[in-house]
Amino acid sequence: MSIYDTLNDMQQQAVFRTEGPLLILAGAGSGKTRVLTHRIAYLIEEKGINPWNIMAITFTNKAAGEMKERVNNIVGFGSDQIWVSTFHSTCVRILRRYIDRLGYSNNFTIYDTDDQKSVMKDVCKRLNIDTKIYKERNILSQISKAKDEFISPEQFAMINQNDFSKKRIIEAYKSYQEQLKNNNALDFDDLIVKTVELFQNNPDILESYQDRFKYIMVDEYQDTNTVQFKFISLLAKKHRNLCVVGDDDQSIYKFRGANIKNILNFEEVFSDTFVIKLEQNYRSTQNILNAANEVIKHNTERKDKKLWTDHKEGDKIFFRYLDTAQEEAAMAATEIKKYVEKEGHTYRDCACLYRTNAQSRLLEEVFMKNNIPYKIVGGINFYQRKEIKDVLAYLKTVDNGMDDLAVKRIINIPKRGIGAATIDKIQTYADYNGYSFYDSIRQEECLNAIGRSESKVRKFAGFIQMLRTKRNLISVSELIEEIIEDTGYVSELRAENTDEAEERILNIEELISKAVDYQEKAEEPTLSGFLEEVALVADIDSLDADSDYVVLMTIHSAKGLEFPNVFLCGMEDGLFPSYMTITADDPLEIEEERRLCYVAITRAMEQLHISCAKQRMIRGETQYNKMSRFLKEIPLELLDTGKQIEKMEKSKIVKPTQTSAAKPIFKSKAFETKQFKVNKEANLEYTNGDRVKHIKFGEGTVVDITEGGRDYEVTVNFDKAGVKKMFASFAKLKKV
DNA sequence: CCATCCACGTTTTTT
DNA sequence: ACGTGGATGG
Repeated sequence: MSIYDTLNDMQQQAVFRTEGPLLILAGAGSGKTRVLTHRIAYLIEEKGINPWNIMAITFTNKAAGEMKERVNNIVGFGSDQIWVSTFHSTCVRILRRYIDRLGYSNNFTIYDTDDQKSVMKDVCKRLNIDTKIYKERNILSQISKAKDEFISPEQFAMINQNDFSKKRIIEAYKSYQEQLKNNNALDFDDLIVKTVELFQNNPDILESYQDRFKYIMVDEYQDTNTVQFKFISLLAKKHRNLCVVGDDDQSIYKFRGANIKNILNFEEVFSDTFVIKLEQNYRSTQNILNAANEVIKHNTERKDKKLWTDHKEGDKIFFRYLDTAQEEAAMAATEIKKYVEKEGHTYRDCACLYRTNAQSRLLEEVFMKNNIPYKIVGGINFYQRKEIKDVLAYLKTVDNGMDDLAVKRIINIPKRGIGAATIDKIQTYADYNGYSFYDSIRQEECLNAIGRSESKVRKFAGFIQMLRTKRNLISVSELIEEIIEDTGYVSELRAENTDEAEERILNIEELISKAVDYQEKAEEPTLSGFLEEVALVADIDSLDADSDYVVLMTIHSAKGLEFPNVFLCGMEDGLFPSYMTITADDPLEIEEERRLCYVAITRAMEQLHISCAKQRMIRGETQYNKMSRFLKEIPLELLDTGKQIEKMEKSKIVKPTQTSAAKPIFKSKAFETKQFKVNKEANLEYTNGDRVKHIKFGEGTVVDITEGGRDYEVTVNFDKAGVKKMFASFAKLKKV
């Protein structure tokens, strides 16, 4: 009896066929992750392949982490030698080593969407592009599309030379790339594009990686775009042991350039491809699977396959059509409470899925009122929050003086009296002399031209230089401490004395913990390393399985996950499928939405709740929507529509009123489980004289506790760090 | 140089 | 409904 005996025939075939190109069409819940992990184990243990020679690409860092862990559990040793990560992380790793061959410096920064927008804004200003006609977002999305297809600015210009409407876009693309290069920065798309360029221009580097990665596996293959495909085909070209796993029915990232043709045409590119279909579903009940099959059946563009299961029929799909979105949210809360309290399940068994991030608001509100622990994934990413970006901009400035964007962001934060006029002067000097922004303010010539704020700029430059001299002597977390202390960033927030400011302080504390965490985990912690890790995390990566909360997220975020009990909310025409796709000329857009619906349904293992509302506020406007056309594709006999029974139950659930729903409660924070948020702890577990432990400062003795407003202020004399004053609610002190 | 106010558009999804 | 960005006045 070997570990492979637990796999079905098809799965075994997929595991044992290690040589040559292999396309695994794996339906939802057909155990593809299991196949991949076992395949890696098989390569190592049975075929004697060196773990060093294996690469696996996943869609999220979380998936990568899980795969590593699972492989680690079946393989005795060496699993840390395997490269398991996302396309983006993989490429960063390669570029950190070799990007100097493309004329960038190896400590390049990675720009997120906001950064891209700032650069584009600047580009438009320089080129006199009227952003009323050409929106930054729009230009960027055209550029991104080009990059997804591996089209350089030059090629883009050539292709569109006769298209007058593209003239400005062509200029913008060119200038945007130049700007990024000047800043020694890459955007998300560049990470892949530049790696492919690197391979194409440097056969020696390509060959060294080809020889290293003799076995390559790609998960969620249906969501790869053209450059990504180019990247893996280059890598796999020599040894041709490329295994891709995907499901055309779950392709939901076309808007991001994912090329469904990659899956439909894989066999053409790799002519001797062996195809395996995994059609047995191990996840869902018969009813849920039937519903999913019925819905997806309506798509025309798909490879034929039929998912089946030997699971029992299971409960019918719970369906309710509520009057208002508030009632819908309350219904979900009621059902979740019942499920957990009466039926003995846990909160983490439940997930609420929706089409748009905005829908999380109502759910959040009801859950908060009813003390249901929950966690919102997505929306505003932790690393996109203002205070976090500010601190990171400091770190980036210290790390890479060429990142003009970062420098400009923080040169006047907190207020130093360096305004737009001064910044313009410096920028002019920088442009004229070909210096970076930061280098300019270190030039006497430039400083002398500034005028009134000269001394302030000098002081700022001095401050950064001081941090630079320290960067190799102290850890990242200490560096952050230093920055927020010297700039007075946190004390300024504290002085504001508002809930929001307190929240921001908490976020900064959180960032410090992440830095500490990074220092402990990384083999060789560096500032660049930390910034990189931070740039590539998705919200979903922070989900942890140990805590007990309901997860709220978009269907997109839910890809690859499964839950015993799924609540699919807002199934209304105009919302899901979205208004955009209903009115689009291209009928294939509806098909993508339908695939999304298919993904949503197939996340459910045991129970599926679907709901919609007649009335809903969208963008401050009350809308009246019909029930989703996708719902009508589910046969009625699979549904439990409740009829009148439900009305008899007097619900004890507090639901938000129309007015309270309009009021924002808290800014949504992706990283916290709100139910347990305590502003002021009734009883601290320590008192004067007690020994306590702090995450960063280590152990110390409590010297003083004073009651201050919403919180206790605790003074601790730390053995190593000295005396510190801090608020009890976020100091996370533990009595020892 | 900075704070405040108003107008606008934004939202479909994200590494 | 919300945040952003531009204009205005101190």
